[in-house]
Amino acid sequence: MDLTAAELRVLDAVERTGSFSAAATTLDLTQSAVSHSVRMTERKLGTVLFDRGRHGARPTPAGERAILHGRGVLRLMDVLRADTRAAAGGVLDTRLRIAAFRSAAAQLLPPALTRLTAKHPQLSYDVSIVRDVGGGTATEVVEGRADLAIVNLPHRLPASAGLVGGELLDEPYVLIHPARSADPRSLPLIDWTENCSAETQAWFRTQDWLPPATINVADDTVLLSMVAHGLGMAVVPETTAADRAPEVTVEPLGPTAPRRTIGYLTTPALSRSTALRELVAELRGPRAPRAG
Amino acid sequence: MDLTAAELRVLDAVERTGSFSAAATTLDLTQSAVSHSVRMTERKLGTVLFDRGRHGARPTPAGERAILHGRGVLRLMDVLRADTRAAAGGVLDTRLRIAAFRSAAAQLLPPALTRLTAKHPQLSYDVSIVRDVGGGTATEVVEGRADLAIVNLPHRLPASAGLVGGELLDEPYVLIHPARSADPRSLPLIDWTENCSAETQAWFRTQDWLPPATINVADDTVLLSMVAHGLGMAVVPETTAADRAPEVTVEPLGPTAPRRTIGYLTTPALSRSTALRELVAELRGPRAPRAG
DNA sequence: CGCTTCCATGAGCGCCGTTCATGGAAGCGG
DNA sequence: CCGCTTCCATGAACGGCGCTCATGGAAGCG
Repeated sequence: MDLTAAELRVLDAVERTGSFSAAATTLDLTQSAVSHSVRMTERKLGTVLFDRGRHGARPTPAGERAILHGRGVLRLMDVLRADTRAAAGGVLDTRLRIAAFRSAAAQLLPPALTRLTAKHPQLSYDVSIVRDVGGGTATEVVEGRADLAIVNLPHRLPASAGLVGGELLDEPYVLIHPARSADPRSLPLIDWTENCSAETQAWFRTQDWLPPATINVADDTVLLSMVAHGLGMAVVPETTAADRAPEVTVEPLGPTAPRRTIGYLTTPALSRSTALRELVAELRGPRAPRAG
Repeated sequence: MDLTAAELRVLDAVERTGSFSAAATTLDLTQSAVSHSVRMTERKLGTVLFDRGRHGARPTPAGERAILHGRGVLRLMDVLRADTRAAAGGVLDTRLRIAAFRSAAAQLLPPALTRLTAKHPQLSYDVSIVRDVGGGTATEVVEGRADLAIVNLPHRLPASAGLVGGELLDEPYVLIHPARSADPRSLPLIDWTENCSAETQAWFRTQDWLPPATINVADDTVLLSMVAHGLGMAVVPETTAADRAPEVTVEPLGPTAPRRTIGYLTTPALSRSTALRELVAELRGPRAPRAG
């Protein structure tokens, strides 16, 4: 027998919340309905999907497979709905789930989403901020919790993940320092955890320039604020320096400057959906219209 | 509102059969049920999906999108079912739809499917034979009518198709000729339409050997039969020559022989399903265990 | 030993998708 | 022009599925 979309949403919610009752709350259902639903799904599949215990419900290995594929089914059904309506000349209405690291979310997304919303007022968004470490944003896409991941390129993922993507933005790093510093290069370097430290370190080495000391902060706005207060200088991507305070001076690093490239990853199925194509087009935006 | 799996199957059947009534027959439903179902689906999507006319029903552009994505949803739901059961230690039972060109279907599939069936008796197969011209077998996968396509590599497809694949078999061409011919190389060449003629032609040119005349046939078994009857010689892939008649002699072409490579293509979603992985493993089989 | 927080289960009910029966529209052949 | 056939549409009736409500059992916790 077929599983219904409602049943798949129940599986998803139970996994997310960790219990039947909490899932019921988020789905605006009774706990009883969730229990019945899971039980029915298990009967249809002939397999136990959750280990029920005192602390709620944990998916079995079989349950994890079901949840993972179920998210794919749900997403594809929404693509079907949105795409079909768009093909019929209707409005494009769907919810795009974007996983980005903080600086991209702050700098890249707002203008793109503004333009996209102007064009398609019925679009809505879930932007989740993910620390760009480990699998990072891409994991969100692989596990079906997001439709599009903003990543730093080059991105290394096992090929089996089967994601597709492209380039969005390629920009140089610039030097920022307090406005009234006589010799900015003698100031301590403030580094940024999510930065591609490896690249900037390599560049420093080519410059025979070893900064005196290194402060490490976890957030780029905190970093900007520190520079504004005269704590040191920093090497940051151009767009990060764009919305600087007046007390901060930006100095280009010339043609040999290290660069960072931001790209996106998504699943092939989603990459063909109208909404996601439009989103990627806007993300590429007026900045760097590149093929990809 | 959600579309149900039953509704998606109705869309698929209507497109395949070209009429509501015929779809009803293949689905073992009433014509009325099909009419109600399509109407309800259209209401849920807010869009007309089929143009009804005297000659049946043809999908609108919106309908085509819905049908295409619908096939993806249905396939993914079956992957969910089969994969979940397999993860729970149950048997692997699903239907694998394979699109292959004739010679691959005849030579590559039987041993692989034999071994796979021995391992998983509940698996079943739909093998469709597609002329390896134009989009060929890959189109079947792109349009959701097949799960795996057997292709000749290198394969050229628009990247937007978003398929993934790998190599299955790499083999040299060999020369076959009638057993009692004194000078096989003076015989007329019999060529084969689905053969990679370009490659063999190029090879002939490097050999400074221009065969006297060329017969062109559309089927490899007919070709073998012609050689057996003394009509000429041919250059064919090694496996094609494997099940030859006793009147046919095989002569290797040495290390510079032209080669052909057979590969597979599938969608990324399916490539992660247990059943398809097993099938690909068996297709690679004991012949050429390669990474890919 | 209550209290709380989990999940399970049975009864009842409404809606959705089915069949049955019927009707309308549009070629096709005398 | 008129049946005949072959399409799809529609309304009535019904059965099952998935929901809520009410209740019960199990297991930590102070």
